[in-house]
Amino acid sequence: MKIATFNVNGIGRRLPNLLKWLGLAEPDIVVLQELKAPQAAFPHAEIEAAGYQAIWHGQSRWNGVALLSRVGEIHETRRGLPGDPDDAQSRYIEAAVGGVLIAGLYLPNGNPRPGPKFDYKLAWMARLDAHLRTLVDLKAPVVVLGDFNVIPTDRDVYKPERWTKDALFAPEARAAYQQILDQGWTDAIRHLHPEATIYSFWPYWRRSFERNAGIRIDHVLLNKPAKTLLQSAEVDLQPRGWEKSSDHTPVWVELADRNKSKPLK
DNA sequence: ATGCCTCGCATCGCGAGA
Repeated sequence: MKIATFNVNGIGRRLPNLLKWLGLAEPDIVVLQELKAPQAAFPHAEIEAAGYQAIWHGQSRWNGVALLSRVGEIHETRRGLPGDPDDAQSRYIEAAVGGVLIAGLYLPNGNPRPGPKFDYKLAWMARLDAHLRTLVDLKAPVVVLGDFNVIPTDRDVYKPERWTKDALFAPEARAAYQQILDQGWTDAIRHLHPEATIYSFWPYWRRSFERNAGIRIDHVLLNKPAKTLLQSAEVDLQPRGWEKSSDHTPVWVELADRNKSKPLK
């Protein structure tokens, strides 16, 4: 089963690229971030025509997350992260699909730092930490993926020295991310490619993609049952080179089917 | 030290992203 994350930076603007990519990559389950569209503006018919069921949590102008499946029913378990009933930002969606629990997230950016946005980022990460603690030890495979807006290490950024004051590379954010990993989650990309230079985001300006001046902030985390099924984990560079590209590109993992005699679908 | 480029929403710039 191929499970992917893609920050599309505007579902309206990105729909042709998304549909093209779905056709080429044929992911079974996809989480999307930064829909930048209100709930009613999600292109449900086009997604369905491409062969995918979908659930989504929209928000006008900013944020917004979705979950797509072509391998059967989406059983939604949660939308919105627990721990703050006043938090109106659409950043988290969770569902059971094909025997796997999928958590799709769009973690706050947190710039400028210091400031209220950075405080919100750290508070959101604390809530995520608390919630993921309730998921990590499930017997079923759990995959937590999305735009984490955290550069984990020096290896995950083109010029570490240029990011020292940025919320994405802040010691507090990196420590909070590491604390989540320490619950027992595996960063799938780093597990299979421990030394490689791998990025998932390149700024639009200064030809940064052509120079590979990027950062790795889109992550796929696996609990132990999911890790035992892990076959591959890759960044799909192709969509970043297309016209009208998002500034992010998809990241995906391939998990073995647990029951080979009875393929999913 | 700052802006670069692009988005949605709305005008003829702004707030936000990372």
